[in-house]
Amino acid sequence: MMTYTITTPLYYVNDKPHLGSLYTTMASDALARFQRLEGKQVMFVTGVDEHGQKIQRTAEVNNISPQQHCDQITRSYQNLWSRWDISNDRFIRTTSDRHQLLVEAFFQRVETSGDVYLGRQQGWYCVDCEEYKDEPPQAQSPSCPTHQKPLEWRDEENLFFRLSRFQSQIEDLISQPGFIRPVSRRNEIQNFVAQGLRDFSISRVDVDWGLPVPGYPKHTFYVWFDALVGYLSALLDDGGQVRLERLEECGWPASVHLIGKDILRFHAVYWPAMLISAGLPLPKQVFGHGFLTREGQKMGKSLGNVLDPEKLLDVCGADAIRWYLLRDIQFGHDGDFQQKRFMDLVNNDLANTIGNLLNRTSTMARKWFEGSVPSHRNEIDYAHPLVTTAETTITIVRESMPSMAFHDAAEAILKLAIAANVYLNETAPWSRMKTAGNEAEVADDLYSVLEACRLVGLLINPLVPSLSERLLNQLGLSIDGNDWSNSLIWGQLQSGALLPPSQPVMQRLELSSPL
RNA sequence: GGCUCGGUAGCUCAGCUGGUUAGAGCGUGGGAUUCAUAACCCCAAGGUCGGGAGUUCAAGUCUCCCCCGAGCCA
Repeated sequence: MMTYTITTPLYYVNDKPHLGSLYTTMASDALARFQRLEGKQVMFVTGVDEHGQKIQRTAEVNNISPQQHCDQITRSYQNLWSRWDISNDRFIRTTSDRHQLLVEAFFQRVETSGDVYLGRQQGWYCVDCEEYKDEPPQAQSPSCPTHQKPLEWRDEENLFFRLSRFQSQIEDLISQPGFIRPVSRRNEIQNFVAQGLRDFSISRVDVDWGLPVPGYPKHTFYVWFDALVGYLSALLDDGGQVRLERLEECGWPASVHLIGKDILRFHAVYWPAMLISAGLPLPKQVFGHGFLTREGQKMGKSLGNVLDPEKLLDVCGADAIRWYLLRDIQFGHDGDFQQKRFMDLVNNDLANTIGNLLNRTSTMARKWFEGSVPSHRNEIDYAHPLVTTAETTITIVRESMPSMAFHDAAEAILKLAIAANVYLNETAPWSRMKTAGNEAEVADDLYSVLEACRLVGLLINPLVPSLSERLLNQLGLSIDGNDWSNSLIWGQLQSGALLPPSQPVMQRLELSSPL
């Protein structure tokens, strides 16, 4: 079976994780979880990029060694992902020995292909971007437009990668409709490529904190060269030999590189060219999602308005945050975190619409049907409003999730829950139970609603796994990762099965102060 | 400066190739109900679709100009 490989960026360990990394990672996690349920053999890769001058300098400032610095930050990433219950299969560190071996092997291939040459580069350099800027040499103390920090004049010998040689191949690649997503971002990249690809440097001189380039004393690899190859190292990180030849049996090429829009160029242009040069297959897709702002403002240390993933988890819980970010923001677009709306949506959707639906139904079933799932007609009524709604919901979810339209999936699920609430209000079991003789019909109705709840619990699993579990537990069930398709068929809920005492599966959020 | 994408109800957005009274969710106001997490359900108000000109029997939907915002240009 073809492996479905999904990667997050290897996060740069300059500082502890922020909301942006969490956003990418949780979206990847949702996708990975969905694909696993669909029976795919998933390889979900994340990790950290631990090289570069910026790290070196940060460590110096903190009076520790770069390695100590990396260890610390990396640990905070690992802890965070584990606390958020991220289901990654791999976690790669670019300081690992195996990674170094692979980078060397990769470089050798590229060199053998004739795509590496020694050149001289001079210009204004931004250490934070790890990039030369186009400022004219005579510029007076220029600063980086994105980092607002002074640029440094560099004049050094670098190794160059012959990117220019791949002009037409890259053009062909990015003109493929599915390669860069969302499509709106494809234009930007096409635009960029159309201006003509220039060779770019892949080594630095006198940067100690980096991987040495074999055969070129004093040269270390450029962070991006190193970090991108990390995706490959991660796949080979199975205890087997570190050989490029093994890649295809280990899950390469990636089905999707899920990244933030800022690093699209590296993934959609540089990386494929490097891969072609090394004789390796290309990733199927690069998805650049948008950025998050907070109450309309950019988040940043200087503004003091960053949302801390740790705090979000402690105060709100993973389900609330995941739901809000995945359901309210079109994945691919920029999004704005608004606390009021966050609370409104979590309370409305999760606590009121979904949670309360299960709660009220379960309570009625327990009260009137010996604490268990009521019995139902044997034959399924395919015209039943909940059956038809469930069917379209399942279809939409299964179409939306693989293309990362999380908001569409979430909305569809919500509609099913709303339909079930409407159904309850229309059939009003509570009033019909007041007269004798209606038990069978009421049983049937409650069964349908409980069944809808079961499907909601299943479908919502990749988005909010923990809530999903609580929903299903409340029905006396749990998720069966191996039987997803079958379990989505209407009518699997067993009549007569005991229902646990009902308790709210989702607490309402009552935030009195800003997060 | 060049290119791209947006500007639609208080907020976030949907409106495919132009065609009946411009939609959804949230928020707000009202009603109904009691099974339920003061939850659920129903109803309502609210928009000269950024501005102007043009094409057309007909434009949020096409063309041109302008204003505002965002992004890309190693």
